[in-house]
Amino acid sequence: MSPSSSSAFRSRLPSVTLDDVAARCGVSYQTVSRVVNGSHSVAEKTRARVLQAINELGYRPNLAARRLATRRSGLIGMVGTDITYYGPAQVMVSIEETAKRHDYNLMFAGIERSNDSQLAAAINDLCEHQIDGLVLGVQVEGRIDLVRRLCRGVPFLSVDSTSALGVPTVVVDQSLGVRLAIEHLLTLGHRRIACISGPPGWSAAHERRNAFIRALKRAGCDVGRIAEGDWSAESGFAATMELLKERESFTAIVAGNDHMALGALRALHAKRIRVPGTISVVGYDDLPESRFFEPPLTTVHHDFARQGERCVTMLLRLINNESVDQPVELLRPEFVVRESTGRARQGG
Amino acid sequence: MSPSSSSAFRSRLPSVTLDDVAARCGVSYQTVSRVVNGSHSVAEKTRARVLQAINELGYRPNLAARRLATRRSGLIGMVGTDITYYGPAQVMVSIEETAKRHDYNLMFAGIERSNDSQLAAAINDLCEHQIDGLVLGVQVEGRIDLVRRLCRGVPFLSVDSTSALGVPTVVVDQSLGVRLAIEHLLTLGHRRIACISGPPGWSAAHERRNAFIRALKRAGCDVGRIAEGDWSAESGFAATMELLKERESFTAIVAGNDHMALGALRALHAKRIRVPGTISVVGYDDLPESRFFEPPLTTVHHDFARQGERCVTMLLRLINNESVDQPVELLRPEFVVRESTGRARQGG
DNA sequence: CGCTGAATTGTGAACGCCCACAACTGCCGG
DNA sequence: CCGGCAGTTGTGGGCGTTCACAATTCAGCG
Repeated sequence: MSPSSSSAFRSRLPSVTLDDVAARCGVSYQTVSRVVNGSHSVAEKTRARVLQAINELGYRPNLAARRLATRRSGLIGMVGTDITYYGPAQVMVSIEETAKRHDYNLMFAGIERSNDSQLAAAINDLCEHQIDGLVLGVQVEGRIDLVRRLCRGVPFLSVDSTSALGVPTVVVDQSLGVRLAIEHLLTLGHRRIACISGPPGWSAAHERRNAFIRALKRAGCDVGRIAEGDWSAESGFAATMELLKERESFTAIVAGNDHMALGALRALHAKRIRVPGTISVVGYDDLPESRFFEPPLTTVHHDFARQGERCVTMLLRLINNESVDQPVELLRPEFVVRESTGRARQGG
Repeated sequence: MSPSSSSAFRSRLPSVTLDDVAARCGVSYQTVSRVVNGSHSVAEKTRARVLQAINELGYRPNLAARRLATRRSGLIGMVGTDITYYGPAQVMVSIEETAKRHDYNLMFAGIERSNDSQLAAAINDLCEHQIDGLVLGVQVEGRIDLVRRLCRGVPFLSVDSTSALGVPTVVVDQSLGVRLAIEHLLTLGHRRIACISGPPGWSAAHERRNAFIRALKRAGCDVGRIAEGDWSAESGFAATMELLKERESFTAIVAGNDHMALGALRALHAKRIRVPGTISVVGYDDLPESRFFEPPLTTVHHDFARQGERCVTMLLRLINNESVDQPVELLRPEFVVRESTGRARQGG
């Protein structure tokens, strides 16, 4: 923001405005504006003439000006963490695509840790850009009031967050996914099942873990120790090594995501433990790569793209003050059986 | 854009403006503006008073208005394809982070195929938002003129594109990466090396493939058939199956990225071919997961985050009309030896 | 004590657009 | 031939900011 740089800016060539177009074809700027905005109370002939002038001059509306005048930005904001992971990235892309299809643009703000100050900074930042709506891709439990205060009437919803907070959400039915996994393992005769959960502070991790415990209890199995990872393959590797050190044995591992499952596979291989011969492994998410792991991973398939799409649809309804029939939308995951799970060893 | 929706908008609560703040503490809006923009020609006492009013009222500058007045947006645009891949995603995140550190925001526009019309639409879209600079994360060869025309003086640069076009670029030294890989294999005694290249239309793919051919020729080896994938593990699997069908044998595979290498590993495993015992495999990119593949993958490490960072740095110089000493910045990749490569079978 | 100049503050205009409303076209029927 | 009406087009004002410049304040000094 030094004076020198700002003077450099001013030297940028002036853009073509409504007035320029208007002058060119002898109408008022308002008529041009009408053409640009597709108002149909403009004569065919005039419209054609204006359109031509627009083309010749290469007129492009200045959205900043429009935004100022209409108090709408055509912008959807999103704040998220760890967008480099496949899931979040996929959701973001899908949001961007869907938004674009509805003539909205996406503005993404990444934060490293989901603490109050970073979250506040990101939301403020986005709001200064006059976003029309906000997608929260971060942990918001306990911060809803903060968010609501910062948003000042800008509608928002959350992906990947627990419900019951009065915040509209589009979320996978984590519980169902985990249940499918556990049922599959039970059917195969597994009774002692270990878990590698995702990091605290992610509600997806939290819910999957809780669902795991519930499902096991319902089946009358003991819940053994639950190891914790951070979603990375590396942490899955470490967690598995930890689990293997414990006295009590198990015949299956349910990992919080596919990356950690990959780490688990690697750890088991390093220990010369056969998968699924000795231990079965189940992942969560179904990365495109998971089919090619060694062995191909049995996992819970989650349609991230659809999640992003539903998000935008719901957000647009909120933006337009339309009724939202289902403030919490649950997406049903599917279970994909591949080769990393098999029958439990007898009496293992 | 129906009338009903726009009326819904107008009902949104009016925001706090400079005037509101000014009224609150009995100064003119200009003084408040000065405080907000950190001008230092304002008395300490006044500044304090204004600052307090800003806090009390929760004033947030309206960037649309500022943008209109200054003709700067504080926005960097990026157009990219396939941002769900680890590399591109990583680059984008890094760009966003770096931009934020310099008080810029990122606006991303994804396109499905890098054809003229989609590219034009994306650039127009971004430009309507008055971006100050543009990062091209798509294939631009043969489209530079189009881009230049659309940008109208907005500076741009490209990631992942070949040089020699007069377009500033931040790119990995693909050639070096491939050379490192080939030299490694040559040292291990490999002479017949196959390649799975990335899809046409990606200059990274193109360059890696050319570098592969060059390196092999220089070493006096024959260049066998080169299979083609689309970056996905699945395509790597298919390509490897293809290669294995051919008569002429080989003792090593160089894949265009780690995902395809994963597919190759899987294909070899399915065919009961030992890695690296019978065939060695080298990847490219070094995903965080690659260490956990079976076997852990030898690959070329690429620092995507750094690439994004350099991009922004260079773009900011362009935006500020500062001199750019090196319009093409080459990043040096590193070679990482793990367990998917070993000595070539004698006389294999 | 009045003058000077620096420090501080205020004013008018502009940025490009949209809204509400006013004004102008024709064309019809009476 | 004129009032009226629908279809079109033009005008004034304002969105929230910044810029250039004008106006004010306040020391310090001869």
